[in-house]
Amino acid sequence: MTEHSLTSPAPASRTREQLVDAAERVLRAKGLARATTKEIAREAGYAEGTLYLHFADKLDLVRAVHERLLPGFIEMVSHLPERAGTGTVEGNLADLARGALGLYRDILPLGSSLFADPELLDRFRLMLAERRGGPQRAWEPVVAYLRAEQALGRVDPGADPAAATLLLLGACQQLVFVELMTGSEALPFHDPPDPAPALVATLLAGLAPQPPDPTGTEPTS
Amino acid sequence: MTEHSLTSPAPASRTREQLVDAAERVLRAKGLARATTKEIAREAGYAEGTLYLHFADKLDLVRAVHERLLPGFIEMVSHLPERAGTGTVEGNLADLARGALGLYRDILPLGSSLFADPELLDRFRLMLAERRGGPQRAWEPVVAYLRAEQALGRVDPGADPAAATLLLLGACQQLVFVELMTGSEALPFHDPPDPAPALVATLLAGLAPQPPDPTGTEPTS
Amino acid sequence: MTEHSLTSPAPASRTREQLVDAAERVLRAKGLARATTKEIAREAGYAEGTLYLHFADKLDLVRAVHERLLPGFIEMVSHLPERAGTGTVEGNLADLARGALGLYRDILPLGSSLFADPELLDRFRLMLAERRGGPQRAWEPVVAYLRAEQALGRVDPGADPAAATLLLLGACQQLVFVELMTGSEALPFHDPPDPAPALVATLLAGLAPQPPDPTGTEPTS
Amino acid sequence: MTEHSLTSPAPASRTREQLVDAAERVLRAKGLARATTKEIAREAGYAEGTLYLHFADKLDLVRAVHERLLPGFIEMVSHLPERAGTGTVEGNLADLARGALGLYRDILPLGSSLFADPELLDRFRLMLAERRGGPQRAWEPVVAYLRAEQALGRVDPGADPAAATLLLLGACQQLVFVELMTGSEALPFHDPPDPAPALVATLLAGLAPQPPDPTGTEPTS
DNA sequence: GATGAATGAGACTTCATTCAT
DNA sequence: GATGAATGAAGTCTCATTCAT
Repeated sequence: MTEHSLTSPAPASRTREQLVDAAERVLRAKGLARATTKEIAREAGYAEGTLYLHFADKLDLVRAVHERLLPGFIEMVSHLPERAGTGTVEGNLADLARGALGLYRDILPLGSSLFADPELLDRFRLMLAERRGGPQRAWEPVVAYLRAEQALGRVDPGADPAAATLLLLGACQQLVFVELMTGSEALPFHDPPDPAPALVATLLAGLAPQPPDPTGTEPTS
Repeated sequence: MTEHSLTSPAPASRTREQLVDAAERVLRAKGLARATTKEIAREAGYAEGTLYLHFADKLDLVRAVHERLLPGFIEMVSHLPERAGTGTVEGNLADLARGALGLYRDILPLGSSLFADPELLDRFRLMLAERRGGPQRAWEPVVAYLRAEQALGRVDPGADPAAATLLLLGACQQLVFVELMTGSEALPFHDPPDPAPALVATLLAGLAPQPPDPTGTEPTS
Repeated sequence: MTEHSLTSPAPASRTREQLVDAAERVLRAKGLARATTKEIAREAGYAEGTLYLHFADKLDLVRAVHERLLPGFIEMVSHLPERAGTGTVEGNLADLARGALGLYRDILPLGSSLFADPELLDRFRLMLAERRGGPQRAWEPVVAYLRAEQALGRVDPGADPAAATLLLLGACQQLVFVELMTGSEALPFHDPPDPAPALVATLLAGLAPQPPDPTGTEPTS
Repeated sequence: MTEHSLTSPAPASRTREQLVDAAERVLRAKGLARATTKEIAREAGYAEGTLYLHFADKLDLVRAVHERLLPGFIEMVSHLPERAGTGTVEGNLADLARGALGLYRDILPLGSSLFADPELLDRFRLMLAERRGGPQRAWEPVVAYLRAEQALGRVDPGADPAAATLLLLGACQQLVFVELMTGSEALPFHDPPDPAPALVATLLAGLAPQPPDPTGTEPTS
């Protein structure tokens, strides 16, 4: 008989994967509050009872969906450090920002609904504890990239990489958050539609008034 | 039976307010998924049926809770522009960041659960459309403040106030988001516990390497 | 909101009574294993949900049925002590035996099914603990009756009233138990159909060989 | 697939025996209402499907458990008649009572749960019909023993062996029944803990007042 | 306006049973 | 014979909503 831990990773089976896939589709389409086990099972092409052969309960399946979101996120930023010294800092960070915007658009609706159910959030945290690292893992490659650029002299050695990372990723997340809340209407950055360059430029230049520049070069705004 | 519009503001009555108060408490405590009309009514000290004298349905009551969150948020930043030219820019923005952190900690769990139910999100958007402005309204005073400081020469005139606003508020929101998701363990900025100064300093100074400084003054990191 | 203790007596309402009545009918007809909440509700003429306004869960309703069986049983024997000194001991005990047979036929199928579910049995015991007294309460009036007859000289003063009570009631219960198990076919005492006189006579006379009788009277067999 | 009669004895195989053993253990531990095929199979060390190679359905397996209870019971009393004329009647009957108490404690919880499912009871009766004799078979050796003692003059020739048997075994069954129902607290005969002597003494002496005894010997109470 | 018993659809979950391997 | 994943009917229970008082 298969017993299910509420958090530890069950052995991946074909059926299990299909159920998690189906659950993700239904969660995206209907939201946590309206995703039923019946519909998930139907979407997966299995009987409702089959769900309980692979998951302890509905929340365990939902958690499995959330569990899969993290690696995708971390994956996106994991190759960033290798780009240190290549291209331009501005270009690399803009790519990061564009990637983050895309990922947040994909992930935020699902991730946010964790907060709709404390029990689900608890299980999610339990899983994070076992995995040793949650969403903040995505910061690390960015921080590493900035440190590398600092070593290369392309980023100010006095800058705070962690703060800079949070500023940039946070801006992306908030932009998506507000887009999703409002249905994307009438946001700033809508024209031009790509907010990445402005965010990166501002982050690079800073807000402080520029000292008189003896070389005559102006920072791009 | 009184008919209720699903979005337009019903006349505020004492009972209605008590119900919204109770709903907010229950939503905070149990989450959208586990907040029942029975418990909300009990928390408010009314019978379950009373709820339907004041709201079209449960979602209408939940929406009323969300509706009340916005003004509080906007209120916080609304006095910021008046501070232009007073204190230091760094201090003013740090105050803003601290206020934003506090508000996000308060609001994010509730606000995020909008995404758990598309129908609720739809109604929320409908309400925003009538109110002409959602969460992005909070950006406006910050942008106005930065513009004023630009006029005063305390912020670089080439800076992008909207981008800067998004960077700063976004960083605060993401920090809280991750705090809430992980249960606050092991975040950066935990030491020192106040992330505001580092964020503001980084935003002011920017990441770009400083040009050779003829005056010999160094930017604070 | 009405909360339900699992054992304490809820206030008797009309609906509640009807539900317990219906539950008893269904339990008798279908047995514990096949009595469904749906059928009980239908039998009572209420919706299924109504059941849960009056009982914590299905087992709570079943327990309420069992709870009602006890008083009926005790009631039957409660007037026995008053009969001491009236009629004949033999007649009084035969009446008791006939009553016990009837009651056991009525109660045993329901009472026995307590053993089919340990959780139900636990709750039943909890209820007994609060009521201070279970089935053994039925013995007391019989013991009291026998003591009174001892005082009157119609029962041997050296006899053990508790043992005698258990012998007589036990015989009745076992007879019914076997009747029910076998479907009443081919039991002793089927002819004559009333087992009471033989049981009472045997209990009164005892099995020990009669001592040589100087008076010449023979004990009735 | 092998077809199974619902009642006729299937050929005993090692696996079949293990399954019945496991079923009995689970039935004792969880009760009929909570004994699942999954747990029985696991307890037996077989897969769930195996159960259906040896039994028509779950009830057939349960019936097989009940079927095995009878022989054990009858076995206990079967040697009683041989003891006629040996030891004392009192001692022999006390031994019987003690054995019966033990057996009832063992069997009653399982046997009683027959009443929780009419379908199960029906199949049990069907089986009894084929076996020509159910629980009442246990009476026969006791009756035979008493008849033998009557022939030996150690039991009153006018006594009714069947009634006496029912009185004694019934008392034992009822005592156990109430013990099980109440969880053994506060029964009579708890002190002294062995109820057998009092029951036997009472059964032997009878309740009727003793006639004046010319020999001067008193019956033991 | 307020009540709260009643509703009943529907949610989650269990579990006896089957069948391809 | 044995397996165990899959089934799907059926069960218990919840909860937003109604309505007579």
